[in-house]
Amino acid sequence: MSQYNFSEIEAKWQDSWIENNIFKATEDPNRPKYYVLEMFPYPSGRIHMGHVRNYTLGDVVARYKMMRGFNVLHPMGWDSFGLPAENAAIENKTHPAKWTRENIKSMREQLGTLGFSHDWSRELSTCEPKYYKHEQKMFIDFYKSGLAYQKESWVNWDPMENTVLANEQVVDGKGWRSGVTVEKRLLSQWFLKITDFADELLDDIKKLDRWPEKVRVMQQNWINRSEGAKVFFNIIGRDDRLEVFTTRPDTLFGASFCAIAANHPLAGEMAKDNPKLAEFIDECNKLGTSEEAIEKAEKKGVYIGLDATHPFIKDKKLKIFIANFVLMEYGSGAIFACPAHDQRDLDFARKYNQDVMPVVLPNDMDSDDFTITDEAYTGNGIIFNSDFLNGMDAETAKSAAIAKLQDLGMGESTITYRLRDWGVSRQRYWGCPIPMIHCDDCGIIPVAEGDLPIKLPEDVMLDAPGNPLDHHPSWKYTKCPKCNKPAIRETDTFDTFFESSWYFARFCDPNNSDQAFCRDKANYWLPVDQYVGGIEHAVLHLLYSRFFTRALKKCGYLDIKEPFAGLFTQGMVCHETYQDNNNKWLLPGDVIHKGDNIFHRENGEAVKLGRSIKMSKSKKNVVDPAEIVNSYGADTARLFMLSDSPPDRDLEWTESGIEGAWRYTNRLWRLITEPNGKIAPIGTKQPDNISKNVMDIWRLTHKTIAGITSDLESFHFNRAVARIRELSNALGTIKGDADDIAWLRRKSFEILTQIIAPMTPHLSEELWQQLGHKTTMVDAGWPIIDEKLLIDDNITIAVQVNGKLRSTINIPTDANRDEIENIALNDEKIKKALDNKKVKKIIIVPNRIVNIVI
RNA sequence: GCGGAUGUGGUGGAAUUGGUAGACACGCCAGAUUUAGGUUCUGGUGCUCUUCGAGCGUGGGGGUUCAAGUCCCUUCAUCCGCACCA
Repeated sequence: MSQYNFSEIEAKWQDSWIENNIFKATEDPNRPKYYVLEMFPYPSGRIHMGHVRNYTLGDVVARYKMMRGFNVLHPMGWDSFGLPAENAAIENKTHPAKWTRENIKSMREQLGTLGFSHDWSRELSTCEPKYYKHEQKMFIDFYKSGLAYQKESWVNWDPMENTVLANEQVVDGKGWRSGVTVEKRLLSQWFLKITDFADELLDDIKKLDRWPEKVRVMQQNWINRSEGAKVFFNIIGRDDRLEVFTTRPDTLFGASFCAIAANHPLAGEMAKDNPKLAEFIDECNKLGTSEEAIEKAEKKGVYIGLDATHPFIKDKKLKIFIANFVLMEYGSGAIFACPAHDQRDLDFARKYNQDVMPVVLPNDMDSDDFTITDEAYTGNGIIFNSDFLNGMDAETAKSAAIAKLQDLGMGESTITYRLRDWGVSRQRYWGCPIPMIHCDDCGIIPVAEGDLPIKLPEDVMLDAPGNPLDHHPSWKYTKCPKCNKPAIRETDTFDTFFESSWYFARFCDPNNSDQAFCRDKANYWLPVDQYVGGIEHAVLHLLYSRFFTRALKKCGYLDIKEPFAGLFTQGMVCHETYQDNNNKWLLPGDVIHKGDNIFHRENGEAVKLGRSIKMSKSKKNVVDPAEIVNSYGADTARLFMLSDSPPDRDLEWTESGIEGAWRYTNRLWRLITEPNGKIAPIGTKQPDNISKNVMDIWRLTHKTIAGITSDLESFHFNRAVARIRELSNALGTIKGDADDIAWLRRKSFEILTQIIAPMTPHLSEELWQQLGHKTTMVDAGWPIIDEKLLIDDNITIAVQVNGKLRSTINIPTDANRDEIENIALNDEKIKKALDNKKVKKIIIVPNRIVNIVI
């Protein structure tokens, strides 16, 4: 009995694939193209199980499509700008570029051992000038077409990373990476006009029919379009007006006061000679925006000493407050409050003794019985207490109120989004320099195209606080491209999501030095047909890329709008956690399982078992892919990744699971290399006499092809593995050297080898060769189904009595009702169950079931 | 609070249009092989009752139907996302 020698065989085939350029893609108008892409990794130094799962899923799709004759593009690259490189550089006294390139080298080698079908000739790394040169050009083009602008704005400041974060990167009021509470700061920043595409990005989500519903909903909520009205309130004693956004213009007659955000310009102005106001504004700016902070914070406000007049009611005065629950970032940073129909307004009104006047009467309720106490009424109803709106339903009243506002010049209908423009400035070194120049005379001037790329300086001080490019003694000093006078470079760099917003297009033409990519090549390959990655990018990378592709289209780079036609979001790789008596986390390798108990491998002490969570260094519940590949081989690791859980759910990594996959790999190897009898030669014709048993397995073989094909098309990879095991189990039962058996082995072993190829490619190549073939699996292609074999001659169906299973009967396929009824009623078990009672009714579903009602 | 999922054996999970619940594994039990362990092979394994046989079973309750894991109503639990969005 031989053991599958994975280390030798896997290395052999990996070399062979590279030598023969199997995965190198070129444009070919005669074949349908298929672009498979996994989210490219950040080069942290080591690949982890999450990477292995991600690339295994993509690899199954890529190899399957190759075998089906598609012209497949399956590239790989490195998302290599980012903060960890700077931190590592400081820690290890090295340079970010050196650290990054070394990491890429070792990760590339690790990926090589897993046997993925990547086209390495297209490899790219975003930190190299030959990549970022093109995005500097893109940014200048965006600037020229009004898609990029600079503005002074309140930004999210991460005090740990000393940089600005985009809204999308603030999670629970904390920096997405540092975990530190984010502060508000007023800074001059570069923005991309993603809001120009808000409607388009929202509407086109409907067309992304091969995206997970969850991601589509998350993007919809993130953009959050709401229709309503702009209302202007005159401010008593001043010439300017207060602009307010509302979705409920129908409740205008219920207005009782106005409120503005703490960082609203009017608030700042009034605070100048009012210390009490200034103090309150300060307090609001310090307040966290996390869930707990919001929950605990009570509604607070301060009267700013100004009143507004009601647009519809002459002489009605509304006090203007600064309120801590009004956000500057949404609408116009100011509201009118209608306490009867908004809970926050009501809480505030009760606290500061403001009027509560109901104007929406719930249906079927009398106005005399309707009072507001502690709960605002936010439902529908009929408008009352509202002059010309009385008697209308809410929708009609909205339109009527807006029409009136428009007549009076006091407002108009408008649409507001939650989506803000994308702030791309970062005060970091290890990013792409923003190609802009500040000239005292000419203002902001883009770098001349001929001067690109603006490269990062090599000599840099990273451990001083603040922006390293700003500190550099000479880098930022330059000349104005327009007037040639001394000028200053922009010292901020791009958010790293800038690089990942177009890399999929660069992969279409990665070695082009004149342009970002050839338009024809991009048009040939794009959109990505199947994108695979984690759910964590649902509103970050995936939304930015959708925007960026539209911006590139607008600037004439390409002709598509949506970068990713199909998206699959995989689950996380999880593992149990272990803690010793001192609550120190332990590696899975540090513990031994004995029955239900767990002990420390070295000191034998009892170990506490924690729940299974995503593998992470901090909890030490990690298993190194390199170790697994060394002990079991890539195919076994891949097989286990695919077999246990559906790809979109979390995968529980277990020792017994990988062992099980390893045993199966060997069983399959032995089944084909050491069969229980002869294998007929290649091309042997189907014998005339085939025994029933052989025919059954031959049928199963074709049913398996059909099943696997549909499983692979629909990402049901765990089910595909189960089917393969079913088939190989059946093939393992046949023994003997008869002609029909030898022929079955030849045909079914070949098919089995073909259908496992996307999952365990090395094993499959080797078996194919052992079966006497000279071609690769890609050339072998996908087996063809004989549709006739999918239908059996006889089938077993259930027979129920009163809906309860009492027997099964074997009948010819497509037997008619009378025959079926006859067989069912004569079945011994059924006769017994009927007990000579009168049959009321017999339901017969051909080829399915018989139900006898008594 | 809003939005989205998910609840099936000891465990991971299978189950076209409603039509034999538990495929395929992990684990466990018994046996064979082996010097022992491991490997390998064979058989068994949803629960309950006394074997034959029967009853019960897809988070709980109710309903539609000849027939419900699947459809409808209701309720509970868990997970994820967003969150003072006017």
